[in-house]
Amino acid sequence: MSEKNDEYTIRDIAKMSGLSIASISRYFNGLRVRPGTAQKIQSALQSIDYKPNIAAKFMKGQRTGVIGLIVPEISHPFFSLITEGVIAEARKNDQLILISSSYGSRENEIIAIDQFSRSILDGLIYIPVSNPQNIPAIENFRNIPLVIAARSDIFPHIPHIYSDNEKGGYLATRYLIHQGRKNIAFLGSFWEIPFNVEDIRSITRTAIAGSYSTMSRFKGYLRALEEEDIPYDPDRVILCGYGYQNGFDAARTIMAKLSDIDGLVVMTSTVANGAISAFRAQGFSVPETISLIVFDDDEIMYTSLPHFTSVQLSLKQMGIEAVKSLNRVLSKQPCSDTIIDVKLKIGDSTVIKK
Amino acid sequence: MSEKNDEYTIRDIAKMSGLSIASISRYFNGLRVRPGTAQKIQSALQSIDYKPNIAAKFMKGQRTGVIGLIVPEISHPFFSLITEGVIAEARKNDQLILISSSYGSRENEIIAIDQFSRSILDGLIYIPVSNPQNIPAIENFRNIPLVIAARSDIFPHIPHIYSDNEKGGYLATRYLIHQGRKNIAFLGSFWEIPFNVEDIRSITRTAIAGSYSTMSRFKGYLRALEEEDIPYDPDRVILCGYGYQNGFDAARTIMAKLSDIDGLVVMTSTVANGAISAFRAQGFSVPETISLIVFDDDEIMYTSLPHFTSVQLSLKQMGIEAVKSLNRVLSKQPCSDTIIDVKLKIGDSTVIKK
DNA sequence: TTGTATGCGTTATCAT
DNA sequence: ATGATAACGCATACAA
Repeated sequence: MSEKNDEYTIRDIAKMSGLSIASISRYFNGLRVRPGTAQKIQSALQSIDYKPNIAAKFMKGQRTGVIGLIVPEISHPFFSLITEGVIAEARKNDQLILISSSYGSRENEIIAIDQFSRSILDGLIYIPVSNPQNIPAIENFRNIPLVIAARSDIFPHIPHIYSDNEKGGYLATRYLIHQGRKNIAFLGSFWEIPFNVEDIRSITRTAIAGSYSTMSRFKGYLRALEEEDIPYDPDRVILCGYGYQNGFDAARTIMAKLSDIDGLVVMTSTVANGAISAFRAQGFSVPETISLIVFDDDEIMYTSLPHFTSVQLSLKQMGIEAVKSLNRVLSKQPCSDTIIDVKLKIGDSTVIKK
Repeated sequence: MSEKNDEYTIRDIAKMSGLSIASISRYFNGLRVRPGTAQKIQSALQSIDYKPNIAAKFMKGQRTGVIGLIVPEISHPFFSLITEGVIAEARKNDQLILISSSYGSRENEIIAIDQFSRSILDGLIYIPVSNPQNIPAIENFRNIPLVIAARSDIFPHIPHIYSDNEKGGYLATRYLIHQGRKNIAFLGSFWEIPFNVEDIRSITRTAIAGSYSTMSRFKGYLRALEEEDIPYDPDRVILCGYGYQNGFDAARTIMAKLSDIDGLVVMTSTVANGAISAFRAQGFSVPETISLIVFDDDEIMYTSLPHFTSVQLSLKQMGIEAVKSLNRVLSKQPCSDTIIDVKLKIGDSTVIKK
């Protein structure tokens, strides 16, 4: 690969088999060759270890089998699970993943896109994290075939792959209500809080609402409340980040304002763990006093309670679907959005209220 | 990139500036050009967005700035944190990461190496996970410049980057002893348990011991016991996997055998969480009855207790050092092993015994 | 069906 | 110091 060149080329095979390089090339590209020719090539192949040179292929405008992936932060389980799916599906198609972390910064995203566009990608899977107005313009992506994962409504005419968050918010809230909970708080998370909010409902009416999973889940929350004739109380909604400490602080904020909370919808386990800590410190028990339900994926190994009651997200599946969509785009097939279904999974963090 | 070709080449720049492609190439490669020539090129560069074609470079045997990374499982925080460091350091040098997950299987590792060797890598960072005898032979890596991360003693004459696990095991155990704990259990973890063990000490004398972090930590555990004149009891050592359930089961096994355990050294938080669950279910409290210390990295967001007392691993730093070592290899500089220091971090899972 | 020849975007070797 | 030109490994239009 670098030191000594022991790589064989089609030229070597041509020599060995007494054929022309064109025939070898055709053979590998699945074009018709005479059976005898194929024989000769195959027997030449036996004695050597031929690997086509991906760079040379690329120079001929061929596909390379390399897919770019831009994630906000690979060390966060949410994104690393998606990545796991991406890598697994890519391998199935003998494709490789070129990865970059953006840390949610537009600047880094543009650097990554730039680095990638100098490279040999067939296409790009992009997970934006920032506030929509900070997302690089579609032009930044030049002509790279593109799909968006984990967000909706980012670019028109580009396939998006995302979870059915509205349904998740609805299922979670309805479940808590059916368990006898009436004062259900909603703890929304943003990677980067994009605006100051008095009443989160005002955001649901804006254009960018669809692109935040928290907002979609909140819509589901509202729908469930309405359906069960429970009045909406803006004080029960807190917005914070995605970390343990965020959950801890948010829970304290809630307790300071309201003492009647008996249910809580949380965006992820990290935040839930923080909230539970704060609740317990104040003598509120989970699940007895406060039933709690999170959005998460069981494949994430790090949970404190053995089993949170949760809206299961199928993150790995999301990665798989992203690759499938991209490959559809690459082969010029029509490709619309893919919505990954969510499932309610009953665990130990909810219990019927006495 | 794929659709329409709006990519500029040095040939375009040559035309625009009235120079030859050779001069443009020289300019970009930092070779001497007349100031006037540089001027012309620079002004031509202003009106267009030139990106060198990485594939063409590769065909001329140049470096591509692409580094391969083989991890066992990207969705495990241990590896995704290392990956984070790798990506961050690579970006600093304008390098890109081609990633593959092996799921700890030798077969997949070989597929990945194979895929990579068809590709345009400058070099490879390899995190093996399996039992040493299942690790692909050094020949499988062909002539790719290589470094090993997160393991030691895998291949001779290849740089390894790993944590000072022996020191970690020593610090952890000594700390527990100084807290007044005398019956300290050691809960060793393997990604894949490689052998049946009666007494783990027999392994410490084998050649492969050094390549397992659990074994190095165990050596540190032994050293601390000896130093403090506490007799070693093989019954206090349990081997298991790296999952929550593993910790849960292991804790039950310990409790069934011994009731006097007052300290526990655990390989990672996941396992610790499982163990704590099991202990609590049986009425043993952590940290009062059993003080517990884990190996982990605080950047891992998912922990149940706010702060485990822990041996801090600096996983991201390990990724950074891996890239640095590889780049040293790439530029033909001598490069030996890098041992990442560990630090004891006092948290809430240990307390002085009354 | 197969072979010959050309070009992809670079770098490197030679002249100039 | 610079320009013309030959590679690098492959796919393909064209000729045979």
